[in-house]
Amino acid sequence: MTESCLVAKLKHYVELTPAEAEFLEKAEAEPQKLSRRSNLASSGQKLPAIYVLKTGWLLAHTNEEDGMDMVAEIYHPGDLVGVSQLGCEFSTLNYVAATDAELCALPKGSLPEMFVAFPRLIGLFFGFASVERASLIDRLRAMGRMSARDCVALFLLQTHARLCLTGAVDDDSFSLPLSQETIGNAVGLSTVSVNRAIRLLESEGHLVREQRRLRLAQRELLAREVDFVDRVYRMDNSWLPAGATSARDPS
Amino acid sequence: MTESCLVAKLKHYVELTPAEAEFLEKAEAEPQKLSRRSNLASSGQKLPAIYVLKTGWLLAHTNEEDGMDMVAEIYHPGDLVGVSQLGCEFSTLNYVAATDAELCALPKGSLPEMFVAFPRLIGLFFGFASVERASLIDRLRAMGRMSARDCVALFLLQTHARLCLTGAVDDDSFSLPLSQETIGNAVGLSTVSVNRAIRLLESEGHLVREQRRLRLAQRELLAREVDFVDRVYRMDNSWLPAGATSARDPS
DNA sequence: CGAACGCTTGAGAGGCATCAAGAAACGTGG
DNA sequence: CCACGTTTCTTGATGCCTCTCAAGCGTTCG
Repeated sequence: MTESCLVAKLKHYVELTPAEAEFLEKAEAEPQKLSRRSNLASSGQKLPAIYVLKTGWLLAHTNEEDGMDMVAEIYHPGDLVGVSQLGCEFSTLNYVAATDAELCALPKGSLPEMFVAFPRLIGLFFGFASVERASLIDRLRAMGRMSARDCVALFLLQTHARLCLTGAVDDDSFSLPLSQETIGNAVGLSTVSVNRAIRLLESEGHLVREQRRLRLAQRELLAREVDFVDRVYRMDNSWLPAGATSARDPS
Repeated sequence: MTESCLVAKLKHYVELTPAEAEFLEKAEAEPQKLSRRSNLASSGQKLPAIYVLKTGWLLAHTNEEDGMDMVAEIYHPGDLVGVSQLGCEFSTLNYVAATDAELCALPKGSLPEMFVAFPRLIGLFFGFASVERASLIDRLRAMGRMSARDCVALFLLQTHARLCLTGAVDDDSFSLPLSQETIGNAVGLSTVSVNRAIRLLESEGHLVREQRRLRLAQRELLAREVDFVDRVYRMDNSWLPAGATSARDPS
């Protein structure tokens, strides 16, 4: 069995204990498949679990009458889906597969045990949530204060940084299975503006499109230009509890 | 001693055990004072704790060369400050008191014990983080897709809902100790646009300003108009572990 | 009482949305 | 393998919303 994406991502930050790794691998044993454009959950429904995304991309968007209104979150392999809905009885977002995808449920009901048996894993999940909040704030800054070009550039840099964690990047090049309309819904621009921004970045030599892949030809330079900060590569984990060496009996 | 704001807020969601309440009250025993405009932490510094804000308002903003650039978060009494920086070794935001304030530190170093002794409190903190992420997404939607008027209206509704939790609201009226410039930095508008939006809302009868207070005269109506969802009043807590009945020995 | 700060309003400019239409790529079924 | 429909990308033209700049006024605080 190939190693779970989530385990790979966690190992980027800490050395997992065998018990922790085993617990996660077991939880991820039976992925469910979701084909492109199909729904994991719709707004108003219950979201009875958080999910580990194993393969593919997933979007969470608000559902307005017509087309999709605003893409709130974009998930890549190894990400936890639905953490932002933990506190909500009913989902406020639509979860849709952007590509064919596989994911594994961690039912809400299993979390209490996890708190006791694997507190460090909960802590790591907490850490992810905190890092993602920081990234969300970066998106806010971009939408509020930056030009369309810089907005799109920042989006690409953020996506790049997140994909780096699971090794889906070669030489600053990665595949981006999102339409320009979807990108627009994520960064708050119209399709037309996204297109113009992309073409501008291309003409400036920042961006190279080759078949379905995309390369950031002057990534460092672009990052400085739009004040991009990589929030995911390093994470402070000094505050985490110790890893469980065995699943503790509930005695 | 008057009851801690945080305890009051938590009791809104669950019945705290005596051990949990005692732990929090003790942690909040020695508040530090912070006077208006003074810094709790600057960007680039370490943020060695998360803080419970006991009184006053606090802002977290990005620091651009000139004025403050973007207000990322606004904290009210009872809020946890700095949760979004847990995963960061160095703060990426400036924390500044918007009014005279008092806060209590929960050092990062004390979190591991808390994970073991009071897992439900950690879970509640996690829940807050998740709810706040959902609110952040609402802000994102507003900035990307809504008019200046609706943006400001949503901001006021969100602020109202959060203040309701700690009882700082009378008859839909509350005090807002923020300049229009600060509001602009929070919602991504210029001072001028904020002013025009406020005056517009006032002329429509949605907003009444009386000395330093502010009243949402047709709150329900306005809420429907801008698709406001109150994310803080209710929180799903079915996934929380059981409350500790006594501080467990680390044996 | 003066200075700093915040609020208010006007005028002008610019960037992005919207509308529209055509080209290219993709997928699907014959 | 080709034909067709759908989706996605691209580009131009127009208009509107918000930013910027600027000036005047009111309030607060030292």
